[in-house]
Amino acid sequence: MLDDRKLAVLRAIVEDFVSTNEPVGSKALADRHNLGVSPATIRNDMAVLEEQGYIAQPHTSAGRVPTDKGYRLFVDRLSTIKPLSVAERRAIETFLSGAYDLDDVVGRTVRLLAQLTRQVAVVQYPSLTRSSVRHVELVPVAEGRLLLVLITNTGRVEQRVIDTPGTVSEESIGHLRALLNTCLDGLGLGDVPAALADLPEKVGADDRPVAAAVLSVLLETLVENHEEKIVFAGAANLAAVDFSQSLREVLVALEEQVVLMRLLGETGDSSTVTVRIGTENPDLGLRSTSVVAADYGVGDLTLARLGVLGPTRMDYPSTMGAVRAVARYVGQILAGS
Amino acid sequence: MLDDRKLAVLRAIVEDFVSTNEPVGSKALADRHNLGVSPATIRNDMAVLEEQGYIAQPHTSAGRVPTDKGYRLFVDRLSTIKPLSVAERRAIETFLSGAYDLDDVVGRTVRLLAQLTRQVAVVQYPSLTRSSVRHVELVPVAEGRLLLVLITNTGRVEQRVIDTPGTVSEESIGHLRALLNTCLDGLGLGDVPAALADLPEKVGADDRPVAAAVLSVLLETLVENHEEKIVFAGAANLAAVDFSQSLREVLVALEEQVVLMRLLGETGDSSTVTVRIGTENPDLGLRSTSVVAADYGVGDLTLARLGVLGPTRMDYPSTMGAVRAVARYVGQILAGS
DNA sequence: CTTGGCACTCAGGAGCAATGAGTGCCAGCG
DNA sequence: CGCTGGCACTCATTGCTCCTGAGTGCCAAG
Repeated sequence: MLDDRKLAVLRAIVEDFVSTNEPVGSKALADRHNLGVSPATIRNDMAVLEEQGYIAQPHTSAGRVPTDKGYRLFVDRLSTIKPLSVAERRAIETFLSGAYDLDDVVGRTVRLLAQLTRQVAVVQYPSLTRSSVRHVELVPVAEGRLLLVLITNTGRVEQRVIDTPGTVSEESIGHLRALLNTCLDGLGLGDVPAALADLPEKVGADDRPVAAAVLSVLLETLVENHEEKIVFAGAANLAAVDFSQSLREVLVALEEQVVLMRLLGETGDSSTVTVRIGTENPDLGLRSTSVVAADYGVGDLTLARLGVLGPTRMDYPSTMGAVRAVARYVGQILAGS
Repeated sequence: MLDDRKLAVLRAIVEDFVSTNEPVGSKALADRHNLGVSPATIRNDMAVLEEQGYIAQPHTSAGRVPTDKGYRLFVDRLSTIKPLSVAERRAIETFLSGAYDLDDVVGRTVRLLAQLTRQVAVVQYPSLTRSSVRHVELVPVAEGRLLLVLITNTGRVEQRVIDTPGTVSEESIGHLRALLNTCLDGLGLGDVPAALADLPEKVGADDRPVAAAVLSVLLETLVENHEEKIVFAGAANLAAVDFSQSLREVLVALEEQVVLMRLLGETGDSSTVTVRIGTENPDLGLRSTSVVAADYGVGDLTLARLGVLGPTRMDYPSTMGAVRAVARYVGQILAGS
C-alpha cells in the first residue's frame, strides 16, 4: 500500500526533520533530495502518508512532521544502523580500557555514551543475580564485628558489616570462610540461598549463632541488590533540545531509579539494539522521548543493559550505532578484567 | 550609614522577592509589611539602598530586586538560620538511619537534602586522606591475582585487583596481610606511604616482588582517590525556577566533578554554614546561583562537605537550616556505624 | 499518474495604542 | 529635619490589527 517512492518520501522527511528541527514542506523535499518528481507529486504522497498516520502537520499551513508511527517505520524498514568511524572506535577502546574498577567502568561508559550521542546515557550495573560467586571473604574488623566481602565473576564487590553475637575466634572464622567458599565457588548468585540452607548444621554447635548471622546478612545482601543499580549522565544535553513538554518531567523521571529500570526495558529477544519511540515508553513523563537500548555482557551471558534517551526527533542510525558499539566494548572490558 | 529602617526595608525586599519572584515596589512593601511609614518614605530609602548597590531595578518603571551584595548583607546581618521543625528532624533521622552502607548513606543524604530544600543537593564522599585505616585485607581470587581491600574508619571500602608476578603461597599472603595490618592499623591514610616505604625489605627475598606489587597498587589507590568522589541529586528542581541565563550552563557545570569540588569550596573556618552568592562563585556558569554548604564529620574530625545549589533568589534561612541539620545527622550516622 | 497553476489557510512578526505599576521630585506639614 | 501626599513621567507589557510568506489542497491539462 505504500510504494517505494512514498517510503522514500517518508525517509526524506525524517532525515530532514531530524537535522533541521522544522516541519518539512514539499518544495524543500524536492529541492534537497533528488526524488525525480515535482513538489505536487510529493504533496500527493504526503497526503497519503498523513492519512495513514505516519506524518502530521503541526498546523494547517505548515510542513509535515513524522509521528511516532512514522519514526517506527523508519527505524524498522528505512534505515540501517550506522557503524562508528574507526577513530571513534579507537577512542572508545582506549577510554574504556583505562578503567580500573567496576564503578569506574560503569562511570566511564555512561559519560562516554552521553558524549558520543550528545544525549542522556543510562547504564545499568551488571546484574548480581546473573553473575556467579568468585570469592567470599570474612574479615574481623573489630570486637564482635565481621566484614563480609562478596566478589562476583564480573568484578562486582559487595561488602556488608555483620554484628556477631559475642566474639568469634580466628579459627571459627577460618572454618566458616572455607566452608562458604567450597559451598559457593562458581555458583550462580540465584542458587546461593538453596546452597546455604543447611549452613548452620555444618558447623560446630558453638559457631551456629555466627553462621546464622553471616547467612542472614548474605541473603539480605542478595535480596537488597536484586533491585539493580543504575546511573545516568548527560542531563545537560537535554537542555539543548527544547522540549515541547516541560523538561522538568523528563528530569524527574530520570532521577527515579524505578523509572530508569523500566526505561531500558526487558532484555531484548535477540542481541540487537532495541528502540522505543515516544508513546511506546512506559512512563508518562517520557512520552516525547525515545530510548535506544542494548544488552551487554561477556560472551553469551547477558549481564545488564545500557542505552540512550533523547527526543523522538533523534538521529536513530547513528545513535543505534553508538549504543551497539559501546555495549560491545563494555562486554570486552568486563571479560578482560 | 544604613539606619535600622533601611535595613528593615532591605530585609522586606529580599523576603518579598524570594517568595514572589517579582520586583517589589514601594507600595507593595508598605502594604505587606507594617513598617509604619508611607510608600514615599520607603521610596527615599530605596533610592539610598540602590545608590549603595544593595538593590537594583530591572528597568526604570519596575520595582526593586536585591543584588548579590544585598543578599550578602541579608545573610550576614539580617537573618538567622531557621531551625527545622521537629517533624522534619525526625524524618531526617529515620530516613538516614535506614542506610546500611557508605554508598547508601551518601545516596540517601543527597536525595534527602534535595527534597528538603527543593533544590540541587551536592554531597562529597568522606575524605580518604582524612580518615584512617581500620583494616587491610588480601584475598587470592585467582591464579596470579590478589584482591586488596582497604577499610577505613568511616566505613569506606576500597578494593583493587593486583596482578602478582607468579603465584603466591597462602602462607606468604598471610604473612603480608599480617605485616600490613600491624604497620597500618589506625594510621591516617596520609601517613601510609611513609609507613610502607620499607615494606619490601621486611619480607623474605621470595616475596619481595609480590610485596612491591601490593605496595604500588596500594599507593596508587590512595593517590587516585585523592580526587574525592562527589554526587548530586535534584536536578529536576532546577527546571522549576526559570533561569535568566541558560539552564544548560548550570547542568553542564554540575556534571563536572572538578567544578562541583570547587563549588563546595574549602572547608570553612568555623563549623558554621557557608554561603556563596552569585558572582562570588568560582565558576562562570554558576554566576546566577548560590551555594549553601557546610562541613560534616564525626566529632571534631571534618570529613567532607555537603551543600545545596539554587538560584540566588532562594530562601536562605530555611536552606541554611536544612543544610546544617543534615550535616549534623550525617555525622551522627557515620559515627555510629 | 504526473505536473503546473491557483486560491486558500494560518502562524509569526511588525507596528501601534492603551494600560498601569512604579518611580523621582517637590512642596507642605509636624 | 524627616515624613507624607500629590503629580508628572517612564516604560514594560498587553492586546490589537495588518501583512507576509510558507505551505497546502484541488483541478485541469499533459
